Amino acid sequence: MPKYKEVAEKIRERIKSKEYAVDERIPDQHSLAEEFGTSRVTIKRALDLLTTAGLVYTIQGSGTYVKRNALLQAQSSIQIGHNVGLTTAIQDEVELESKVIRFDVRFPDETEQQQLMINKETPIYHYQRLRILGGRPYSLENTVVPVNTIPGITEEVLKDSVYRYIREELSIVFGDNRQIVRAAKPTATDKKYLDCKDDDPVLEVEKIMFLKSGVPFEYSTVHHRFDMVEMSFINQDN
Amino acid sequence: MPKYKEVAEKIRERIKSKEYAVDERIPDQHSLAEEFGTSRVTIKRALDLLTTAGLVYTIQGSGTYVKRNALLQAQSSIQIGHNVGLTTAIQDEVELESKVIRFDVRFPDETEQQQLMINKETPIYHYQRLRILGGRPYSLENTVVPVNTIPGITEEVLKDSVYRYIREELSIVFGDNRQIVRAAKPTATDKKYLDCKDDDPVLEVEKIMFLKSGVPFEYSTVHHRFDMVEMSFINQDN
DNA sequence: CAGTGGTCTAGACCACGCA
DNA sequence: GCGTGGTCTAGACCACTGA
Repeated sequence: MPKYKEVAEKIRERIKSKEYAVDERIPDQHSLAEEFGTSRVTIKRALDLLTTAGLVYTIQGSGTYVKRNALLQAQSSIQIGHNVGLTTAIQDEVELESKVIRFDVRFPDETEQQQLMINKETPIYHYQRLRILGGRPYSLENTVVPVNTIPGITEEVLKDSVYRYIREELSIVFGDNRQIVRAAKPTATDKKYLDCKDDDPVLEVEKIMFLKSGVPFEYSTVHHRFDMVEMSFINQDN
Repeated sequence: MPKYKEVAEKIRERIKSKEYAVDERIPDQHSLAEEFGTSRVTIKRALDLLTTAGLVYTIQGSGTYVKRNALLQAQSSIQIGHNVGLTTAIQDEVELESKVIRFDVRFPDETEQQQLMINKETPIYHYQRLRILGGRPYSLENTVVPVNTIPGITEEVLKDSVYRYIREELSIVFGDNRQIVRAAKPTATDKKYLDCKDDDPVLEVEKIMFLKSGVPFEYSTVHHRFDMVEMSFINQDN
């Protein structure tokens, strides 16, 4: 592990253990450099990490301070970016199941061509899965994936985890993803599989996943039961 | 403007103008340093910016490459973090109006105390606003704000923009915010003001806004008409 | 093994806050 | 004007990729 990450980790510990108190100024970069036996640049990089992680903020000419809400974020190791999450109501030791409703290969329609940046002759997998948590259905996925990019998908893979297959079997590295979230009325399919009543809304999430190289490899629209799923995220407004 | 940002900006232009083509390798850091008359460290910082912006990716030992989907992000100037947005269906030249439904001062309940990190004797403003776009109501806000942190809110301010007031009149600097998004059934108030039918869902957004110092200054729950608002965001999964 | 990116240093200068 | 953070350099070493 590089030195700047080590230093950042140590400072994070100090904040967590309240050695550096909330709302207070921490020692200046020169002192820290001396203490940790590094150059000041390295200290600066460490503090930049902690700034992005939301633990501290700096005022030029004044100092570096611990944020009032730092302890909320100080729990886990430093890893920025991981800031969008799906939360399901039930969490503990409940069995996650996937039921494959549909599994085809076909050519993409216009929207799919655009979103996946492929032409109309590039074959895609198309599958629909019902996700079940502790016996209760909670979301219905509709997904298309280019065969060229992610080859070898089988019904077996769909019952397990597609992402695990891509990561572990194909050793492909993920990149960003873009999502759009809406509230929507349930479709006929939703009512059938998610057991929605007529006036039960669904949380609709449209998503494109990219590889590290920027190649889109999955385009999906998921309907979640409104009473079992919410989405949370942190927005860094720099 | 610092040199590393200038360099990043120039490289961004080259990608946008296709001088550096998508999926191709760009010149190595040593050459770029020479060309721009900077040290290699400065080039590295510039490339880091572009990486975070989603324009390029690096493979150690191999080079720096333009991402396949780079042109999507290359439009505007470099500014990361601004990655969560509210999109309203109608955009062009439509008048935005705010109708104040309620405006009080009171003490906070338990949830509000927790979210705003204040005690039960800290007074808060509490207001409810209906937002109207081109004559059509589209969202209903319910907001609480500590009087100490943001003093001087008036009905006049509410009719204009609270954020503009905070930024410009009080010259206070914003920081992060956290949001939770859900689909929900309309409440009686929603039906009345947003003109929702019984089976029209709403998009519920619960939000806490923080100052740069990490002090929370606003806690709100907003209900949006499902057919006028959606939320989009980019997730950097590093 | 040559080329490329990732990290680190010591020292310098500048911009800003604050007394 | 002093102390603080922000930027920059020149040069070094290491880790990794790919021929």
